[in-house]
Amino acid sequence: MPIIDCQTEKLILDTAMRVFFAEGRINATTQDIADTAGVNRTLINYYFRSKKALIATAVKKTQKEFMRNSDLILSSALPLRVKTENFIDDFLKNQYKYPFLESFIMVEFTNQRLKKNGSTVFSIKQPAPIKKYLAEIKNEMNEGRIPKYNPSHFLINMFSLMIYPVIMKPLQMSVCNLNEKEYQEILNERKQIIMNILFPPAV
Amino acid sequence: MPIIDCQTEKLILDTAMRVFFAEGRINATTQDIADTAGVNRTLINYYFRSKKALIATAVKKTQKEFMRNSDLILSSALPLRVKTENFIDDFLKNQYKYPFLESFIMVEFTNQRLKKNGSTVFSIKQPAPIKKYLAEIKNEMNEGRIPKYNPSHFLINMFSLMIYPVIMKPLQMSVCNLNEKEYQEILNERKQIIMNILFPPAV
DNA sequence: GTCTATAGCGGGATAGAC
DNA sequence: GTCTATCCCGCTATAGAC
Repeated sequence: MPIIDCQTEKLILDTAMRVFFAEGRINATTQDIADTAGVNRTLINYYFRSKKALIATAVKKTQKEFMRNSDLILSSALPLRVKTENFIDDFLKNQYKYPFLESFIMVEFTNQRLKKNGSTVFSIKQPAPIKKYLAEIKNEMNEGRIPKYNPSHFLINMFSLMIYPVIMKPLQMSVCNLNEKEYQEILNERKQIIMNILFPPAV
Repeated sequence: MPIIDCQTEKLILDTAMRVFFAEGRINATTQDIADTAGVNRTLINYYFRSKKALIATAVKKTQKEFMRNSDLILSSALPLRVKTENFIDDFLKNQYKYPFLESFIMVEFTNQRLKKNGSTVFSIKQPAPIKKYLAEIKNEMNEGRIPKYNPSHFLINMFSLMIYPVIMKPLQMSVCNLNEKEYQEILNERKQIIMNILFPPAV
């Protein structure tokens, strides 16, 4: 009995996003999604045609959520340091909501790379705000306010330091011999650590 | 016609390591492994009982290769800075050989986390040399030679900066708008970049 | 729009001949 | 040790009734 029309599609999509990107059930089947959502499995095919299409839609929508604020932040006229701090803040908050998004994309990317029939679900290009941001980094380096090297390293360092500790959480907990609570405290300190690396206080 | 006795087992194992960790075919089937090795698929079951057991063996052997030198380096009496540089050198060299090992372990770890029957293929514990290394980091911080914070951040930063740029290579190439050659040059510069972050020149 | 039933395949594992 | 043949299961997708 469909009380609210067209709501099932949204329910399935939201459930898929939660299962894949929030809970990290990376190999979840369509049956798993359907059960979690409390709907019949065939409805997934009815609304999204195939599992692959569902995943593509879910990734797209989640990335859109991610970029909603970050694009504005990167395009703003704020000084680089403030802009970067805001960006990191926003990114970490999104990542807290979907901790497995990055690793999921990585796996899909790695798999798709090997297929002959290049059904490129992911065609990530350099977003325009990133280009602008890179130019600003270069400028800041030229003015001697941050150490000078290839600006790509700045981006790579930033993403490395934000993403790796989250996607490798179970491993790093073991390596550092920390429990859940202790590691969470570490994660809470990350923003400050990262800022100090990207903008060394002494220079 | 078995010319060399017991060589098939090694061939299968080496092929699995190559396919999984070097080529990154993370979802490769036993048939894929067998075809690549040029042997019959049933031989995998004959020698390794199951696919899962094959993977466990492959991971174990590869990790052992990884740790062969690094344990010696970390346990040595060298000063922290030299020791760290040697460790990074060794780790990056291994990672160049098996670029997908870390992401493979991450995925397996993530999946296994959800199973009820906790057949823990991976039971990574904090190795003794790491414990010693952490103590040395703390000591160096107390002497004011590197910035003072929770020593776990030092480890997390180091591994983040080494591993992320490799496992996320395709994505980062897109984000930074770099081609294969350009990104390779970036990777070659990583050691110096990482050392400057872990041991800031100015402080 | 939602269900049941079923097709179809791809993958892992085993039995048994050689 | 190595092969062929076969079994069985889990998963995706579709046909068709309601």
